[in-house]
Amino acid sequence: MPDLTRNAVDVLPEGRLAEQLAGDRPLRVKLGIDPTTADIHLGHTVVLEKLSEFQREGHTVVLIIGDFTARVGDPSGRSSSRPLPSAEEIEANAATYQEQAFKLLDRERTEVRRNSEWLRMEPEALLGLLAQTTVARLLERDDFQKRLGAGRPVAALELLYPLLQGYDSVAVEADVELGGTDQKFNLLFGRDIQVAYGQPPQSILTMPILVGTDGFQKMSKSLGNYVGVTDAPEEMFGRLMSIPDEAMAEYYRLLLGAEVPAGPPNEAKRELARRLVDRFHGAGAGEGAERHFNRVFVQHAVPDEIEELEIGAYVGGEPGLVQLPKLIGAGFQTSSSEARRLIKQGGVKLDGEPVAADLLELPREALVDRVLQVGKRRFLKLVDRAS
RNA sequence: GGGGGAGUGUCCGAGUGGUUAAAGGAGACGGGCUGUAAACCCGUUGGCUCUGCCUACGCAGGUUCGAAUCCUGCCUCCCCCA
Repeated sequence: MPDLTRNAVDVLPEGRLAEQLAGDRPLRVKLGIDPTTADIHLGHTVVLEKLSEFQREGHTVVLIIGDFTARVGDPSGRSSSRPLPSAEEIEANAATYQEQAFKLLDRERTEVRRNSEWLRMEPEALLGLLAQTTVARLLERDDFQKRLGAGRPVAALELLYPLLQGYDSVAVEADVELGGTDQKFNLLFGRDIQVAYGQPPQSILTMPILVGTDGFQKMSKSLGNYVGVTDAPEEMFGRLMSIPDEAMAEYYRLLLGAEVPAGPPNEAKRELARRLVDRFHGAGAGEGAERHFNRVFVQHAVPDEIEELEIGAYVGGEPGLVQLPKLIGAGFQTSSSEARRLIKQGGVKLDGEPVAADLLELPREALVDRVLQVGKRRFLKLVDRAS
């Protein structure tokens, strides 16, 4: 039997999980994810992967989509309150989260619940929940202490978060709850809440937080250093190749459960990227993404498939002349001032040839069927159906 | 309820009447180097019909030849006391 605590940071209380696993009953293993951003990223998958290990051992996974708690805001690891997503955003995200989670979990052995089911409770019931703890206990967590010490705000709503998450455990009768190390307080808090509601307390298991593609900050959507599980294969491959070598060991260990293979780092990183792309896009996808990568980044050539841009609409002032800044601005979602700068800096190419620094317009014949490139990795095929 | 403080560009953060589209840093972007790495070096970083024009320092007014900087009101936030 595989070691379910592999890679885990905390498994508490000491020895409890082993006892539970020794029992004859499948465990109910809980994970809550708040749908605060559009996509699940690789950082989330570290815990999801661990969940799937429990699943493979025959345990039941209870995946909680925190559509209610997303409106409260998890203070874990936060140095400031952040604006909460709107109800619409949460709903949209919630709808796609479980699909994304099923890229890793076995649908058959997963119970998906939304916590608005039970957290939309009567005021009476809420008071009952609030009665289970003290302000001192809620404030003792490190992130609050830091904020209070620094004179930063702590929203009253955030204070309630652990109570609500703990109540989730009551609602689903969790035996074990997983989370990142930043969740330790919330997870432990859930134990007390369960006891208060007459349930045996869950044990908790925390997993390391995956570092982002920048190699030093935690992976997070808002920091832009993430790899989303729904990212296109080429995008995913490219982002994975951009991680610093030093981060590779962690990626291998936490995402693949493996050691970095011996050999050149470049090959090891390619291997990592291929395997992860395969995981989320199906076998063979990694190789395809790698071919694209070689073409664009190694050979500095044009990729096989490029989106097309209709240039007819950008023919400006003088007949037949296309305003390049406008064209670039529209094609690459940038302002035309920005586009001018890019041209000036030699960052714009046509069929691989840099556009002269002072060239701002070209006849349309000089553009049709050519490839417009900005920087190293953004391409558009120019077409003109109108002519 | 009383007192004090703060709101500046993507973020952090200087700037207290005049070459201030606003120091500095981070991030991002472009170029170089490279294993598309990372680190490092150089450059750019409000918008536009771009040798000029427009918009910008919480919001709305006002004073002034001239305001992010002064005044008034409003909004938001933080701290301390009660």
